[in-house]
Amino acid sequence: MPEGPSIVILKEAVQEFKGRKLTGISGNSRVDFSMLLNKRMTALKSFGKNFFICFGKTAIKIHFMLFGSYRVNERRETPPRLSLHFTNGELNFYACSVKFIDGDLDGIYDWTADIMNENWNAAKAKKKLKAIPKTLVCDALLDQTIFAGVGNIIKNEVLFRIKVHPRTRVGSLPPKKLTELIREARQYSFDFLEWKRQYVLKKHWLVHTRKICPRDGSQIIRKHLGKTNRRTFYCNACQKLY
DNA sequence: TATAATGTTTGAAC
DNA sequence: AGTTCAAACATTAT
Repeated sequence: MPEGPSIVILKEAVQEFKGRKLTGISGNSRVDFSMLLNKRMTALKSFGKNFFICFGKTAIKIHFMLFGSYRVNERRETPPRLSLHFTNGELNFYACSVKFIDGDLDGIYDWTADIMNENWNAAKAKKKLKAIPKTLVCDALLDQTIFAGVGNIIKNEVLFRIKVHPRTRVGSLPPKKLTELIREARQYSFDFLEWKRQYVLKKHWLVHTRKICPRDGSQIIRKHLGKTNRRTFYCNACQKLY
């Protein structure tokens, strides 16, 4: 469920509840949300992999981690972490991290760091990357303070697209490649969004979980790399180590 | 059935 | 004091 584009899809899927009154709250979360009862939901927002259900200057923050899921006007068999009832339906969340945010989100989050946000700022990302030259590109792409919303699939696909070896250090990238990395992180995320909407995401994966390189037919390598130690798929032949 | 997977936080250990 | 790292959490398909 996690990466940024999937959260955008969720946001769109629950628009019908915007402006509606919260008439019921339940679930096995230990966080007390009773103060939100009978309040009107004012906005739905996302930052990277975080999803926010806003009630004025307060909000419920949902993060799906690896296994989280949700249902709109439907229920799974397992008990929900959080169930929100509105005047026109219900929204159920499972196996996710749930928190209460007190305060204006604009004061907490820099929306321009969100890869899916209309105000995404590539120049800021470049500046942040230049400050961490020793970091491996495979780790840098997963840094949520730089590329909020980028996850492991996007990481692997972006590096393949721009033909850069995951073990390359940020500071070793030629300027053109650095620019390309940032551009493709956003571009692929939007391609991901479209493919996910059409239920055809997996078939468009070029390296992620693949065995053979679609460019040159060589064996795709699968290793856990970097400080993040996430599984990384790459082609040694066509992805260059700078 | 055991394993691994679209992730992050926490707190111990160094 | 700053960093690094394993553990914890949680679900489901293969």
